[in-house]
Amino acid sequence: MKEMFYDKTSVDSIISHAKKLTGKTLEELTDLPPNIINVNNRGDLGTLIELYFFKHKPPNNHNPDFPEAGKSGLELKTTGVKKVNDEFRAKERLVLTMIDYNNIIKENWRDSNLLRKCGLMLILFYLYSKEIPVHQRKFVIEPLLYNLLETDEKIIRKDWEFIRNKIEQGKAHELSEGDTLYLGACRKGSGGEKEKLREQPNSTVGAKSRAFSFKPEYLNSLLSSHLSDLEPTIILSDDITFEQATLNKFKLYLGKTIYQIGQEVGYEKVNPKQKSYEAELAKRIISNGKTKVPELDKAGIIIKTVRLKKGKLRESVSFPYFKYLEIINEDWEDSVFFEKIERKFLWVVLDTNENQEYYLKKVGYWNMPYKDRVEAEKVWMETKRKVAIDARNLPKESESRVAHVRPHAANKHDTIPTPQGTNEVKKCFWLNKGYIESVVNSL
DNA sequence: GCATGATCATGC
DNA sequence: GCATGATCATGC
Repeated sequence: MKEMFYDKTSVDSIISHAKKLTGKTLEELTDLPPNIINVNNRGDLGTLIELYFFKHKPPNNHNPDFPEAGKSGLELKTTGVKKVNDEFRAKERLVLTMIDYNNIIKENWRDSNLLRKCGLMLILFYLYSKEIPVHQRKFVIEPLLYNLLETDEKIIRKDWEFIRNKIEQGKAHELSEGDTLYLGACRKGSGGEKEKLREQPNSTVGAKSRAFSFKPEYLNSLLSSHLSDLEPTIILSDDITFEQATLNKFKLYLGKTIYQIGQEVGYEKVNPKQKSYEAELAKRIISNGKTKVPELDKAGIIIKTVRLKKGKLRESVSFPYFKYLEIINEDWEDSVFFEKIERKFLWVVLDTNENQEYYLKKVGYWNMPYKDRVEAEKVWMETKRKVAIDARNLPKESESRVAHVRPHAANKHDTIPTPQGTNEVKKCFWLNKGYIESVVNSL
């Protein structure tokens, strides 16, 4: 096993040690005793992580797991996530610490047991699967450092006070998760008829044991903001540009057929009629299997996939439909089409091989030269002029080198109103296939 | 063969 | 529920 050192008194050191887990399993990183490996699904993964990965025995009291870390200690939490519609979601609530009915009524928020133990937490996320033994479950997300006083304290404090006050009123047995927003008082204990009820203050009624927890929805919101902040899909360094970094993502797939790529990124075409399949593939290539590319979104880059056949572009390139009633009052520079063609494009070019299968031929960045934007402006101006007179008759592909207007709707019944008082099928601006063909061929 | 009109599944 | 990213289907 690799030697791994970290400093139990340093939060940073514990975090960087924890990061070594990302993308790995406990089994890959440690030598586990045979009795653990042999017994499937036994043991709490959090405990195993502390014992065998951190080589640390947490104190058995109300202190955080690492009491000496930083100013007030660090609590380590290990929790499961699952993948739903391509997104990571919490498998269940995150249990924080047991509620001591007799003690909590003596506490204030600031000196509470909850804040002392869980004020600073490092949360580790593994991909849950019932079939996979705990030591073989992969930590799929970077650890999340959570500071309770800096994150949603107001709401959590209110939740805590509500629970505390209910207990003080002798209603511990009436606690319910629905009482509160983020912090819940969840059931924790053996359950069933044999469960020994706990004493509670100011009442003779026994109460089931409960723990503070983060509700699953709250955990999900933490998870998604953590992922959008912290998971760059495009890694930049000093000697590589943004453009190169994205193009490098495609390098692995150049020359491969759509079918092969689909298998490799885990997104296969089920329905042959799906028209956006290659576009979805491109997003997954660039984002390592996800569907969003925040870096491209932030930069306003438009990805377009196009198919060639014998060097010819198969289709023109569409944009969102415009509204007849709006375009007549717009200026060119405020229009959606202007805003789109000013952007940087990432062209993903497919061509057919000898078996007539599409394969990834090349990828390249481009933005529209000024003179072509002037030409697009002419088409737009002409469209605006014609919509006001007769919205049925708009600039055709044969009328401009660069762009034209054509339907972009679900079907011919998918219409919107025109200035003439009629309804016309939705249309959009298209970049001519002949024009884009020359663009793509010059990449 | 190409321009034009029509349409489709998918993801948010 | 509908916009989106596209391709399909025709008719000249």
